[in-house]
Amino acid sequence: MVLQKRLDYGSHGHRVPDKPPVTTLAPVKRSLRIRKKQMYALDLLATAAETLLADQDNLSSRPNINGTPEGMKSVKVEQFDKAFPLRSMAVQRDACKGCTVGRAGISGFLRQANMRLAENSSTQNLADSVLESLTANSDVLAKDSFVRSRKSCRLGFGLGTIPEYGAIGVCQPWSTRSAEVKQVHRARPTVIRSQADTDAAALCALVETMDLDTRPPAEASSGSSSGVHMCSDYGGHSSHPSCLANVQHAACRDDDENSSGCVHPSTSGNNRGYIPHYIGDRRIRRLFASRLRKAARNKICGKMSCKGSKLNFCAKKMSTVRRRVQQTTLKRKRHAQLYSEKSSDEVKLTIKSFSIPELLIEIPDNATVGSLKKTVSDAVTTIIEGGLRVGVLIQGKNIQNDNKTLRQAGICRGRKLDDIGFTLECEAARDSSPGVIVPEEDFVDASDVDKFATIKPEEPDENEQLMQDFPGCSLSDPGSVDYPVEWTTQETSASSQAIVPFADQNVEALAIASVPLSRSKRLDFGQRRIRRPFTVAEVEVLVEAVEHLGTGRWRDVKFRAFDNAHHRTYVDLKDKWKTLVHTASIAPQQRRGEPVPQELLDRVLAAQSYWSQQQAKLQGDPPVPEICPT
DNA sequence: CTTAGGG
DNA sequence: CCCTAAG
Repeated sequence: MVLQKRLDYGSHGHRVPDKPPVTTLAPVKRSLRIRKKQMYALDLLATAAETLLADQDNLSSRPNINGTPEGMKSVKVEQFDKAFPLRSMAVQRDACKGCTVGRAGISGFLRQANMRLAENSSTQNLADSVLESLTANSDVLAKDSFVRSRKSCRLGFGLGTIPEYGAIGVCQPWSTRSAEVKQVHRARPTVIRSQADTDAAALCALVETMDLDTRPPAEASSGSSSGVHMCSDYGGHSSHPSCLANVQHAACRDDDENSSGCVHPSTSGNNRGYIPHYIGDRRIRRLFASRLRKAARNKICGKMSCKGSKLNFCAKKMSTVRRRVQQTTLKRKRHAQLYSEKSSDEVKLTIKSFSIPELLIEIPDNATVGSLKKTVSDAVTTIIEGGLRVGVLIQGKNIQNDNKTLRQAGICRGRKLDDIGFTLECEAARDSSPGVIVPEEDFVDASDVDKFATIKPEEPDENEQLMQDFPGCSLSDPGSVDYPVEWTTQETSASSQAIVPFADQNVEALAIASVPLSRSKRLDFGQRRIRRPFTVAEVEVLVEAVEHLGTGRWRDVKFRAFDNAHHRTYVDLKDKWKTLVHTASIAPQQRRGEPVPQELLDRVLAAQSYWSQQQAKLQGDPPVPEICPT
């Protein structure tokens, strides 16, 4: 069986359709002990999973996965909301917060959870209270999230729920988009039944009301708890091996100064309309995994509210080791820095929610529940195995200097804290977990992200283009070959998600289908692109292009030789040329990376020299002849 | 948006 | 690769 871990992060910003999950949760605590919390979350998750599984046995019917017309989505949603206002809200809220829910089915979980709660008379009251609290806290995000979850959620089949803490759901991969939609909107009734279906491969776990404080989960109150969701998305989105914690902003924290402090406008709980502002205002951060290296780190994203101002915490994968070094725990950082300065104003941060990495599990339908449990357990274990690290992001930049004071870092009372993020990542490398795999398709959805981000998605077919241009060249696409594991960005604002036309989904699907190997992904704020060393073939193509076009026409070079290599920008080409020139100038022993044939380097120097002269000569004569000496 | 350079 | 100043 294969298990995939995914990282999600929640953001208020935009959402990528495919994105997975997240969730949210309850109101928050102001403490910053994330680590512990996370652990709790995991524990809860595990517990919930078990519980769910146990319950699962009772379920037999299979959810209706027949597609529902896309157009119906909105309508259904509305209906759903009306029918189950409270639940809906709760669900939405969750979804928005943590759940980015890609295709995972957070909403499904929530529903499931709700249903279960409802069904269980003994827990009814509790459930109600939980829902109430959720509802009460529901904020602007609710709607958005809902939309998001709907879209992303493939199927959310809850396995069971633990009223007090949350619920864990299993997602069935077999569902189609329409099916997903249907499920999400339809229903409550089918959700639970679907659980029984063993075809599903995805597993989603959601834990709510995770208390961030060190208190045991049990002690957490709905009002002051944060939720953790763990989801596995079968959707084939990129999965993040890491875990992510989403801290929802507090936009809506009750105690959050009545939302006055909220940066984002919030809609009333009754307002089901989508609220674009919310998203727009917020900075979105994404988690992503370093695509290279075993470093599959998990991060957690969350938001915090700070006396009116909110902090957005996001986790993303850091690709560099040095970032990894940042092991400072959130708590530590906060405490140490917060109190180090005597006269400094106190900065209060509230973590609204945490999302646990999404897990994708593929398991044969004839597998036993026990094996499923074990799979889930292994997945969770893998996630927490390596411990957690915390990073601080300000305006998307990772603050590596732990000695900086918060004030120096820009985290102070008067500041707008929206652009401050915290990242939590699991140390455990994804490779460490045997059963975890990342489907290629997972990366395909990057295009989705791009759509929202307005950034062009990277295409996998760059090599093809190169081949066309340079038949003799054989290029390998590092992106598709060298980086088996990539994470798509997640982010997404509820708003963007909500805004996305349904048609887009189809487009996305098509895109994915046509570009199966694509690993494109959108980078999150502050995220560094994955390193994709130029191959010799690419170098050759570059050299040839420069020989013809010169060294000052990178855009042309790009179009000519790397038009389809979307991950190579003209700036990249320029940079590469720069390094090539440098490489050619140094002793072979000093060169690093894949050795470039001396012949090419010679051409580089020749072309560089030639074009330098041309430039000097033709200072004012733009049109450059496409002839180059070699 | 492109270039050009420094980081 | 990133970031930015310039044009």
